[in-house]
Amino acid sequence: MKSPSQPRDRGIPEATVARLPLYLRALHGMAERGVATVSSEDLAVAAGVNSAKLRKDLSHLGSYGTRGVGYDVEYLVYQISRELGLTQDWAVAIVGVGNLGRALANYGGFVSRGFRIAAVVDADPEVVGDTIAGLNVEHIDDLEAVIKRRGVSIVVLATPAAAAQEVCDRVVTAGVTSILNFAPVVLSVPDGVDVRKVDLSIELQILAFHEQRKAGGPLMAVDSQ
Amino acid sequence: MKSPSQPRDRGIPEATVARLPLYLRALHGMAERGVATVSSEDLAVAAGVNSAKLRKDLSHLGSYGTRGVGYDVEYLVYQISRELGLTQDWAVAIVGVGNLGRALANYGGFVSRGFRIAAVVDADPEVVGDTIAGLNVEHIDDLEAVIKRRGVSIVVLATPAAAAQEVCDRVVTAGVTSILNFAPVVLSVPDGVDVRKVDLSIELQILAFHEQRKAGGPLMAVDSQ
DNA sequence: CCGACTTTGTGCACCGGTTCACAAAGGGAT
DNA sequence: ATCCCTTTGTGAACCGGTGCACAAAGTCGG
Repeated sequence: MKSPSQPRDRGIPEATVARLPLYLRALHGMAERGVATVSSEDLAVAAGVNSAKLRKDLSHLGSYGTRGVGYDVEYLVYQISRELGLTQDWAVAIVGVGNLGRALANYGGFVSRGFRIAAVVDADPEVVGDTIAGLNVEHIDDLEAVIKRRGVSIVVLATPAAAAQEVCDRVVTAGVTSILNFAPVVLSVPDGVDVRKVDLSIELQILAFHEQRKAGGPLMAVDSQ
Repeated sequence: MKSPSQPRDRGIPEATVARLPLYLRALHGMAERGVATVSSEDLAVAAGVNSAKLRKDLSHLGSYGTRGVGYDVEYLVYQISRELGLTQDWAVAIVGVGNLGRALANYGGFVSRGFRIAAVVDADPEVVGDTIAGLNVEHIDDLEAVIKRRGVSIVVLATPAAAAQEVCDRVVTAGVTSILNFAPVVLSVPDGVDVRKVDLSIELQILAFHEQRKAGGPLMAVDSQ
């Protein structure tokens, strides 16, 4: 392998960032199966995307491929991991220990690489003190202290909708700038804070829309993964 | 209220469809608070979008606003519901009763409007026969029969990654064309089948990427909801 | 009935992202 | 060393979506 060119473009398109984890997952699978080298075509199929798009995505990280051969799997895993920041350890706090919060805390693949659940917090005195996924459930009153003490930098909101904005405001004030929100509300946050939303109900409604179309007219809307 | 123009454009942009549920949620809140009429500006704020975008979105359903006044809340709720297909009842099956499947089955807001959990299925003899969210857990062997008997048209996959593709193939063969996939795999499906993916691990990785950026350089990536 | 005011609906320019298609680069065989 | 084959990296056209800015349409007070 020759001297790798630096990742030059510091501004990676958002759409590319969203696909890097997909490539990473496919690459991990290949690495485990002992594959040493992969072409953009094969990796694209494994990740469910177009090969030109994959190449353009990877080109944003630098020139890590070899023409006529493809990409070195191990090396690419490392480069993508580094780019995504997975070579460091992220402390995640889950706020809200309902059914969903509990499921998230116990969900293994979630913690897999780079992420560690560092705290679980709830408001209900009934569950505070319980042990979930090996962690003691702490009281919401101590939210700021817990965040500081455990070095939490990413917060997962799994509270009821009514509580989400208030909790959000508090974690932002406590210095958190990355939030994964499962509550069905539009959070308002200051600039510089990233919020990503996962909304089951919205996904279902989008499916229903297309399902209705299929049943109704001869116009067929199609897959989109 | 004057005679409403027909929804003319049968091809609603995907980006618009993805936002309609957001508008609908905001409108429901307003209806409950007794608001009769809302301007595009106010609704846009409530839904967290730009008002011009909101107007353009709504214009795809037809001309339901009144210039100088705004939109009739109740009427708009009805129009959007109808467009999304929420005026009918959708039978949903959840396959996989791990932590996540259980959480989904019990998640109230999920079933709220238009959707009804009609079946819960798993492969583990340990949980088959249990009652979850008032439903008897059925065996995966009976998957096709259950889908047919209960009229299931949307399937939620909450199985381990290794099982997802096989279950997917079976439900597609059984006639299901709308799938919400929580398993961390790229499903391959025939044309005409809609798959939507929810992937916690990917969301976290995207957050980590931006978080790393913030910590690292002076370039700040921002919010995106 | 009129004029001032509000708010919608949309034409248009712009932008990020996708896809095609191909030149450039490298590997391997002879 | 040369030629052929494979595969990358990218220029350029294209496409869907966004946001501005404004004319058209309607309300309401006088």
